[in-house]
Amino acid sequence: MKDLDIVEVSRHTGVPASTLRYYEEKGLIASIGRRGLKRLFDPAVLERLALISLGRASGFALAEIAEMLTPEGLPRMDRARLEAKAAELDRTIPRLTAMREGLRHAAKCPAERPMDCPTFRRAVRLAGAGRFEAAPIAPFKAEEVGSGPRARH
Amino acid sequence: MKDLDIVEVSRHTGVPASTLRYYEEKGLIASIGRRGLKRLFDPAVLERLALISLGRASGFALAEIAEMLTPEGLPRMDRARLEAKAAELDRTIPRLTAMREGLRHAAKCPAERPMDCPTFRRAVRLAGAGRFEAAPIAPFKAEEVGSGPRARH
DNA sequence: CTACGAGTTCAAGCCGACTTGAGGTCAAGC
DNA sequence: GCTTGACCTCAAGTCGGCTTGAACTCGTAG
Repeated sequence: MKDLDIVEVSRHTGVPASTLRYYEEKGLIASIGRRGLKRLFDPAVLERLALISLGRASGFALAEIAEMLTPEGLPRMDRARLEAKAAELDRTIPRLTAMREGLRHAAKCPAERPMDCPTFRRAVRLAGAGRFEAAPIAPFKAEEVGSGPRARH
Repeated sequence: MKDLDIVEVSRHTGVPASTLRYYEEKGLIASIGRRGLKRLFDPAVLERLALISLGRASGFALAEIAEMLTPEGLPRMDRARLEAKAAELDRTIPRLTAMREGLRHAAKCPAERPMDCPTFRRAVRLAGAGRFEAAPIAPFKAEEVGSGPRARH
């Protein structure tokens, strides 16, 4: 396939040209030359942008994505780091799922206050947000989880 | 249970006091009085913060969360709006799942370039990232309360 | 009764992820 | 060969989500 100029990339991907420039500046993508002033991109940039989009949609920061992407493909990170990212998603996905169920349920639940509804409570608990419940028995404190409450600096 | 002052709420939830004040200012939570200068909160605020945390972790903006939360519970939004949110998550969850699988696979895949690997390509395709039609959602990393270091600037 | 320290207010700052605006430049069409 | 218009650069602006700093105010310990 022929090289694409920035406008074509933008059209194919829906990513605004300004964003493409920004991404280039940040090192997430690279143009392969110019035609006049216009940047030219290798068609592979489309795949790369797909990856970036996927990463963004998954809640990763651009800087993190940049770290994961080598110039030519994906994994620059070591096994442990990739696994850590996956584990992060392991925690996030059930939350999202619970949130979705909670929302869906809330749309039809007769209970005045959702927190009075067992189904809803279950969803919240599932989400791991139950950490905050006015727990009769103090299970664990925030500082015991991970590396503690927000690092104040 | 006794009312909690801001420090206690912060300790129980891991949410910094500054954030609690900010949330109050934004109308996401409400203090129920003062003891001297100190805000006092009804213990129910813990549940509310759990909900907020859940929402944030699910990629909702504070303003959206504020719209969903009535002073005393959850659903102020109409059915359609709640359903729309749920549908949004329907689209997001498979992406996250694919991302997770992609990451996990990338950690062990022998292929030089992940894009040469059918498993990986499948994950990306599953994520729907091949098509950009919609702007990426998931604005934020949504590091939730208590579950880790809060990468500070 | 005074001092202290923890919590308060308000304004300003900061980061991430972009977008916008002013002014420059190039290749293409007339 | 000059105009035009699309793209360029660079700086600044925007928005969400907080954090930080300075100056202030209480309740409590001594």
